[in-house]
Order: sequence, then C-alpha cells, then structure tokens
Amino acid sequence: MEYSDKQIQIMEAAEKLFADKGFTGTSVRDIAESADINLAMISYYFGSKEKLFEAMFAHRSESFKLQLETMVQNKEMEPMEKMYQLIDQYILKLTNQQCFHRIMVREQMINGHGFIASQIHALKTRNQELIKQLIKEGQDKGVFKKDIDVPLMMMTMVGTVSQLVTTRHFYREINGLQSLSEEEFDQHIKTKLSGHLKKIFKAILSNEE
Amino acid sequence: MEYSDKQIQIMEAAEKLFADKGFTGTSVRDIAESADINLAMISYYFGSKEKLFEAMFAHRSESFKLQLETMVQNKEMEPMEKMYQLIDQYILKLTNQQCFHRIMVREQMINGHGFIASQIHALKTRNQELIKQLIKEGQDKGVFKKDIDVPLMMMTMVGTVSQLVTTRHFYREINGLQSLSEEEFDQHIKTKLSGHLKKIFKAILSNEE
DNA sequence: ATATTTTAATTAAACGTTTGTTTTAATTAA
DNA sequence: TTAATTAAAACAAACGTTTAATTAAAATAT
Repeated sequence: MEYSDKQIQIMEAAEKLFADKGFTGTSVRDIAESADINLAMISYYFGSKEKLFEAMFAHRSESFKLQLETMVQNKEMEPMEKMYQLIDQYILKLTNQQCFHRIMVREQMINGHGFIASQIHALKTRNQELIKQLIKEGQDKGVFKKDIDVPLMMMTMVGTVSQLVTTRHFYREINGLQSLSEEEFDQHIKTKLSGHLKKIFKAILSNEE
Repeated sequence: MEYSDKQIQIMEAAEKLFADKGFTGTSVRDIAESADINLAMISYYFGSKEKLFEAMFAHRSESFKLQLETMVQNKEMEPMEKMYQLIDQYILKLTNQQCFHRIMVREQMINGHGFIASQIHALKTRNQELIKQLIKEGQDKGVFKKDIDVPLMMMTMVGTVSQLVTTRHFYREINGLQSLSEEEFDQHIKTKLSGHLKKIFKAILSNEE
C-alpha cells in the first residue's frame, strides 16, 4: 500500500497516541490536532478511526518483520551465531518501534478475530517457523540440545525484551539512570539485554560444557 | 478497606471488563449490566468510574502481593530452593489472577504519576528488595554467582510468565492444545513454565557445574 | 411486640459533554 | 471551469454523572 506524506503524517500521530492512550482512549480530534490536520481528513483519507488504526497497524507491521530468511539459510554461519543475531535483531526492532510494540501488547491481550488479530497471528507464526528451522539446523549439526521447547524459548526472548520496554521507566529508576537521555538509555538497554539473553540462550541451547 | 457483597460484585464485573476492553473501552453502563445493578450505584458506592477502578485495583493488589518475607528469612532452606519457590509462587499468582494482570500490563505502559502508578511502583519495589536479599544470601553462601543483574533477571521471570499469559491463545494454538479445558490448559502452562524458568535460573544463578 | 421515625439502598429519567462521522461551504490547484 | 483539497459547523449516539422519587432496612419510641 502506498501512502501520501499527509497520510503518513496522520498515521504517525495516531500511532503515538494509540500507544500512549489506547484506541478508545484516543479521539479523532486528538489525532487531528496532533497531526496538525482537520479532523474531517481522517474520514476522508481512511474512512474511519478504526480503518486508520488498521492502516497504521498494517503499515508498521511491514517494517516490524524480522529479516531472517537469508540469515537462516546461510550455510557459512554457525547456528549459535544465527541465534545471537536473531536476538540482536529482535531487540533492535523493539527498541526502535516502542510505540508500535505497546500497541501490539494491548492488541495481543484481546483474543479477537478481526483484521488486527490475523495480522499479529501471521507475524508470530512466521517468526516461529523460521526459528524452528534455525533450532533444527543446530540440532542436526549436534551443537544444540535435543529437547528444546521453541514456543517457550520465544516467550522468554519476547517476554524479557517486551517487559523491559513496557516498564522502562521503572527499570530506569531502579538502576539510577535518570541522568541518561532517552537515546543513551535505549543504548544501555540494548547492550544489557543483548548480553543477558545471549547468556540465557547459550545455557538453554548449547550442548557444549 | 472493607467492602460489601454488592461492592465486590461490582468490582469483579469491572475487573473482567477493564481487563478485556481497557478503562476507556469500558462504559459504566457495561459494568452496571454485567454486575446486574443500576448504573447509579457505581457513583453511589465509589464516587466515579475512575475511583471504582482505583478501588478495584487496590483491592486486588492486596491479594496479588507475593508472600516472601518468612520464606526469604527461613534459615533452613537452600537459596536455590527459595528461588524455585519464588518462581512457582509468581506463576501461581499470575495464572490465578489473569484479569488483574492484564490490567497491570496496560497500566504499566503508562508512565503516570497518579494512584495506580504508585500502587504498581510499591508492588514492584517491594518484590525487587526481597529478591535482592535472596540473591545476596545465595552469594554470601557461595552457591550463587557474583555478577547477577537482579532487575534484568526479574525482567526474564516476569516477562516470560506475562508473555505466556497475555498471548495464551496463540501458545495454545501453536501447541495444538485446543482440546484442553481452560483449567487443564492453565495447569499445563504452570507445569511447563515452572520447569522452563527453573532451568534458566539455575543456569544464571548457580555456581556449580 | 408494634408502630413510627430515620437512614440506607435502589430506581428511572435527565443533564451537559464528548464521541465518531457527515455535510456544507470555502479555498486551492489543474 | 472543473476537480481536488481543506475548514467549519452540524449530527445523532454514547458517555459519565447527577437528580429526584421510591422502596427496603434499621433504629427508635410506644
């Protein structure tokens, strides 16, 4: 789908507001003011508030996809290296798109059957499939353990990163990092999380002692 | 705070709706119908929708507290055993109060400064403090590693359980567990999570090889 | 114990706002 | 001149809350 500059401007304002206040907590007048456009433009461009939400979600979903195909199929790379790269890519996606992630968290909790639910389902199923391939390769090569619960493992990766992103202000305070700028704090999070998750995944996956 | 049966009846209906549809997504008329009372009773008993939310939250917060004090101070118990017990207790709390947890997840994402934010902050700070004690004891006894990032470790415990609870329908489908009843599925989750987290925490914490 | 008074609980209707959306009119670009 | 784009006003529906009237319960007096 192609969008004009004005449409993207509206979607970006909407994303921020939806992330902060939720779908029902955000009014179309909020969005119009924040995007600096007249409120009639929302219906004009997107048809409705709901359809704007869906358009924004689908738009961001695209850039939220993990780029794993070529990496998973790469035969030069060690399985554990691939796993580490997956972790870093996931951390990067989430820290770079924290608004969209917060929206995802809200939507995931609703066991819906509409457009958004199927978008999330497709995203998750795709990732799970690719990671299963990655794990199998490591097992076939004898470097990964045999009894690995992939969905549970993913829960730990996604859950840990998600928890840090959604409670970042608490983590920040408890570690006395108020002096850092948002960008510096994001960098701090990335580094810490990366080391932490790699340690855990090595312990779960690796056959070596 | 003491509440009458009717007040609890209202708070329980409200909790379910707030968990499913969010605060703004839930109308006082929804709550009144679901609790089978006249809508004026909400203002009559609680003052406002907002105050009902706060009352419900504080009420549930009480029973959500981890009971750790006596366990942490127990000198007969091994540190790792305590850690395992903490994990199981946390899993139990979350699976038993999934509605409240979903509300917590929503509220945590808002970096607010009101009543709810301070309730959550108190809950989290208290847990973190007790767990820090637990870790320190293990380190002093020489059974835990020295370089442990307690906040990050907690992110993994809380995050993994939270992720499973908030995306339970997806986890259920991907593992082909649709035939289980909700209760059987909850039991399945508890068992799996317990083993998974204990394995991870042993790897992170234990000094033994 | 019964009758009376007082307090509390419950109801339906109404209030003024805010909501998402549409319409109408004005302006701009082709 | 025609079509595309913007702004402002208007719309009904839904919102949280309050009101005033009624019923139920509790407390007091006889």
